[in-house]
Amino acid sequence: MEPPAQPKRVTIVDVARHAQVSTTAVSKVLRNAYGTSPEMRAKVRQAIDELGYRPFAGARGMRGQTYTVGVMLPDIRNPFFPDILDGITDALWDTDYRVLMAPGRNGEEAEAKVTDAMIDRGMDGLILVAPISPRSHLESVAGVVPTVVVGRHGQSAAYDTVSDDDLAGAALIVDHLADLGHRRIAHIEHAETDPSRLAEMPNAIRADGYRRAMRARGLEEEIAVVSTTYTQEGGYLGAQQLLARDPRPTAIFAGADIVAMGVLQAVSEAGLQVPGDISITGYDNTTFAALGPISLTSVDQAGRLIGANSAQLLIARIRDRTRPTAQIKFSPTLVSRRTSSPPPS
Amino acid sequence: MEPPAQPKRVTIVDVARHAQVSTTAVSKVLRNAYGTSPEMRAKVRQAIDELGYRPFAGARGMRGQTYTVGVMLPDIRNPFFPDILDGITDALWDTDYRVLMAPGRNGEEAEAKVTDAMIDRGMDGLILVAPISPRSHLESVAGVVPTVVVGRHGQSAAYDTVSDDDLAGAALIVDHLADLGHRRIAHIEHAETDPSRLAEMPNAIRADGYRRAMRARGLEEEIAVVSTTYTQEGGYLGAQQLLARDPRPTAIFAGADIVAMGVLQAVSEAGLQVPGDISITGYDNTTFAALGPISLTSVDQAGRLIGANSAQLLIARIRDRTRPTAQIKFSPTLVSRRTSSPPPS
DNA sequence: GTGAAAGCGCTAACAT
DNA sequence: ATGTTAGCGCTTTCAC
Repeated sequence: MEPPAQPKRVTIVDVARHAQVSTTAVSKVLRNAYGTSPEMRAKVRQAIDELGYRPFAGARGMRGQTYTVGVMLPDIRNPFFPDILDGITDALWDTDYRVLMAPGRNGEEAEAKVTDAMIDRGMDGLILVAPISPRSHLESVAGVVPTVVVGRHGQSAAYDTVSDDDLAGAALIVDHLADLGHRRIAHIEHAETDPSRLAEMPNAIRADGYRRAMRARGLEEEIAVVSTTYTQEGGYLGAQQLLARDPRPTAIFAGADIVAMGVLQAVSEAGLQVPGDISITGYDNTTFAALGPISLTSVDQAGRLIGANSAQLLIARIRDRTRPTAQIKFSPTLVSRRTSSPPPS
Repeated sequence: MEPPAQPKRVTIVDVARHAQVSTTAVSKVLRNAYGTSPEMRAKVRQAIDELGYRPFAGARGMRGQTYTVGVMLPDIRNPFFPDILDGITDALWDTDYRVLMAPGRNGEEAEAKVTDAMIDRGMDGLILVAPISPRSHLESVAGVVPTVVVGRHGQSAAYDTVSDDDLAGAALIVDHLADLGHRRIAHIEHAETDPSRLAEMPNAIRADGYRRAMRARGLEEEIAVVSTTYTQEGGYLGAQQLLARDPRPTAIFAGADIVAMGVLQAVSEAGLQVPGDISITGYDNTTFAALGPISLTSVDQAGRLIGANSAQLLIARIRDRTRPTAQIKFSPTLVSRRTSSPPPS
């Protein structure tokens, strides 16, 4: 029944013999290296096709590259991250590079285990998306293998970065709500205690952006921040606190869409109408936000663009490890939906 | 500024020298192989710790294993699939195996590219989640590397399978709705034309399960199926068709939660109340379903369990390639939420 | 432009 | 129980 296990993998030696050339020649053709005549290339390519040869990355990695890029994502459930992964995968689809991903599981220890595993597996480069690891760990990883860090502000000489302007994104929300006539705009943030991350993590920047934007609109008196976590429950608990205040806010800016989900539930349980009694906004423009029954006003970070640019930076760094590091920042856009409207009069 | 690139990677030779033993000894300790005294093990372990040695998978893969398991997921945006990945990752977390994942991108060609890439990278085993590739491709992959196929019914001598009983799941929904008093229960399925997949793909089985359950309840006259796709748009369009019928159904069983999202939107646009005017159910019990404002009745497939069992089957097969293939099937459970209630009187 | 040969880090026969 | 040695499949000097 069982198909007889394939005889043996075709190797570069088989190709060389079949094409009547040396293995060196095959290797060179494979890598488009210098020193091959057009005739040789043709012969080798034909032999490769005829034999169905595919190079074995493990062996390649012992001397050269594995043509593999590792991506660490913190949380594939947040639909924003798959966008980034798609951007990376698309950008590399027609190259020899392949993308392999592992979940970072939101822990320093777990992240270290993942980055180690990727290094040990000979990845040519790493893209770390919104890592929570301390800077020192990121730099030591980047010292071993070309690395791009996505979604953390602050620059490093050791790795390139790609991020979205969270400061501007928070301002988009505050301005949108203030333009609608809101004054008592509250914010639910993800508590950040570690001082080194305070300056780099998106959540901290969003909270900072909220405060700045409020001041810029002359609403410093109305600044109201509740610290919970970027989870549905964090939103639920945060909203309960805010709704208990007197006067209660007319708008809640949740730091992430998933937080807004919890807020919506708390608001609904409190018997309030959205947006009639209170406006709600999220951040990330995830699939959640777009769902018909939800229709959440949110901030869109071009995830695919972020991913595509990360991939390009990484490939550039793999080619030239000494090039100066780059920091790419994208501007977010506001997506206005049904959960925001002028405040009750 | 830049931390000076690490001198050189520590190799098994360094460990051997430092521990005053042979490289063979180190290799054996690493693999818990036969023929090492406790003293030797202690010495080697200490040297490994002192030098911070970590084996290089590429080199290992040339002779033995890479201790890497590849997982292909069709769609990380469907929150059901991350559950499976978590189950796999958790099950292998405390072993030497590491899990690397790649998106299958819902295409035969893309899936082939991904499985090839994983084979070329020396994966010890593959877990293919809900692949759409034809059986022949799955079998040829399984002929090269130990493989577990998740979420496809039907057995093979070449690979193990783990799936959830979609026939039973569909019956759970139909019975739930019928028990509530519904008779005109409609179903939105994902169109399946390929005959070979008709018998294996979960979507086809769910539609079949719906028909069987309706007959079992004496509702064969009421069977109403619309074929679209398992997407939000598919749900939207499918629901529009169903709502235009006279008499219109009192309940819609969407084949997947994401489909139900589109249904909810269409129903809302038609000015109908859920569940007052019409009951809606999904399938997969995704994060969507649990969101406060959605609260969708759905079918839960224990994703983590499926993942954990896949991992165990795979490791067992890696250890013994000749063991007979196993087929594990789990029973789904109904999660009743606010979108289902008795029909309007 | 081309190829012979060394060697990457590890595992597995095969001694001892 | 321990060590010696020959590769695994590829890339990379370095001759020609």
